[in-house]
Amino acid sequence: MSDDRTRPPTAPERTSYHHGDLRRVLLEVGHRLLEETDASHLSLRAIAREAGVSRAAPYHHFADREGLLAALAADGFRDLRHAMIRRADAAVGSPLARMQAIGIAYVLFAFENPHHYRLMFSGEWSDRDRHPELNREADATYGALGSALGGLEASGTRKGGRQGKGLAQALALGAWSLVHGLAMLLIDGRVGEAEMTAAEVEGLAREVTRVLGRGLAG
Amino acid sequence: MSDDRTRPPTAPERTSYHHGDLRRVLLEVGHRLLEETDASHLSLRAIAREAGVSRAAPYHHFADREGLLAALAADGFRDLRHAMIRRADAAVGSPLARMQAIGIAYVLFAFENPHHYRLMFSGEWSDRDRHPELNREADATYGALGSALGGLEASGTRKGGRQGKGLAQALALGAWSLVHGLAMLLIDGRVGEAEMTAAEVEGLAREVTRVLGRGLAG
DNA sequence: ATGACCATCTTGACAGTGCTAAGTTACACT
DNA sequence: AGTGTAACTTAGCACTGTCAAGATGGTCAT
Repeated sequence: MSDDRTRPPTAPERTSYHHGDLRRVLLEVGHRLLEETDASHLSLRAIAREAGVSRAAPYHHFADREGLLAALAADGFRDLRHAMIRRADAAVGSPLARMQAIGIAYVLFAFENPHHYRLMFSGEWSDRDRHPELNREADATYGALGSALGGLEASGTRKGGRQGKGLAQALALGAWSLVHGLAMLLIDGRVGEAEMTAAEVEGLAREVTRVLGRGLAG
Repeated sequence: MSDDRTRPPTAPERTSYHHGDLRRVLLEVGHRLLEETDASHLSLRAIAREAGVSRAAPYHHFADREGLLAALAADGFRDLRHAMIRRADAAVGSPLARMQAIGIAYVLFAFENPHHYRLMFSGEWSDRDRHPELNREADATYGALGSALGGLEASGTRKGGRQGKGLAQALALGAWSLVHGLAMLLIDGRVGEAEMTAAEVEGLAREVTRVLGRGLAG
């Protein structure tokens, strides 16, 4: 089949020549396809097909394939940040509990959106400066993670916290590395049983972040 | 240029019809190309071209493109394991220092072979059972990491280590997650300055793993 | 030594991909 | 009403992974 315009049953009939909202639809389709396959198998043509437009249409909204992937990744960072904030606000108790809640949200997000998460951290952008929105969203998300730990540091949770800024930075970086690494290992299937429930993942994340809590509070 | 057989200057002249050692050469070429580009831009045809054989030749040694990538990843796990063991054996002092040395080797390997490292953890294998060698090498590498921490646990380093097996597992997983996450963030450029030397990376890894040491020894 | 076998390598071909060039449509503004 | 332009279209190029079918030449039984 060499005709790209064979409309799949999922694509709605289009009434006008101009689509009107194609950019958003392309991202939605991409997001949906990422639930089933990984980013490397995500083709512009398949997305266009699914959206019911021609194969060249996406180029009027994204510079190239990488541009669309970067936009998807940026959306992912936004969603991740919101999930983190939501869980952090719901957490009661010490700043450390809040920090742990953020870590759990992080790991859960990766568990529930593995392909999307991997795309966000694929790091395979030809040039970072080409995707300012992605950088903005990523930085904002890291900022949320960091400021949570900063608050932890500012509070009196750490005993004898007079080691200076270097250690504080190392702790923040360690915390981030921990949850990121756990998330990666988890979605690679290197950890836990083959089929895990979200509750099991949450328990695992809780256990592992407790180790970090020992390091911080010790 | 639609001719796949245009031999690049790097490919040696072949005297006999049969290559004799093509599988190894294909892997070497793949390894070399991975130093410059990421795995998503690694094509079977380019590798074949570089090796001086036709485009279909690789299919006599690998089931498909994924098979070759899996073999490259397996080699990577072997190299990583050896690097870990080398540094661990060179480390003197407490088991904790040995553990830290392994973590540093892990991070340094990722820093020096970012594309290869990402391929190893890309997790984008259509079916895990299709690549038994990759699984073997990966498991052996994780085993080396885990047993190092196991030795740490067995020694008297931890004070009051009577919390049971669950905690020990959480600690091992935490240690692994920490170095893996740090490695990933590092090669994504999310950490440190744009251009870092190996010595700077080693210092960073040393600092961050010290946080873990606190958690373990605390 | 001869012949058969077969792993290895070859060319040819097909469908899929990203992307560009050059047309077409229709909205929006003067 | 007329014109400009953003959003869409088809046509086509170079590249990719993969298979089928033929060419080669080493190996091993006779």
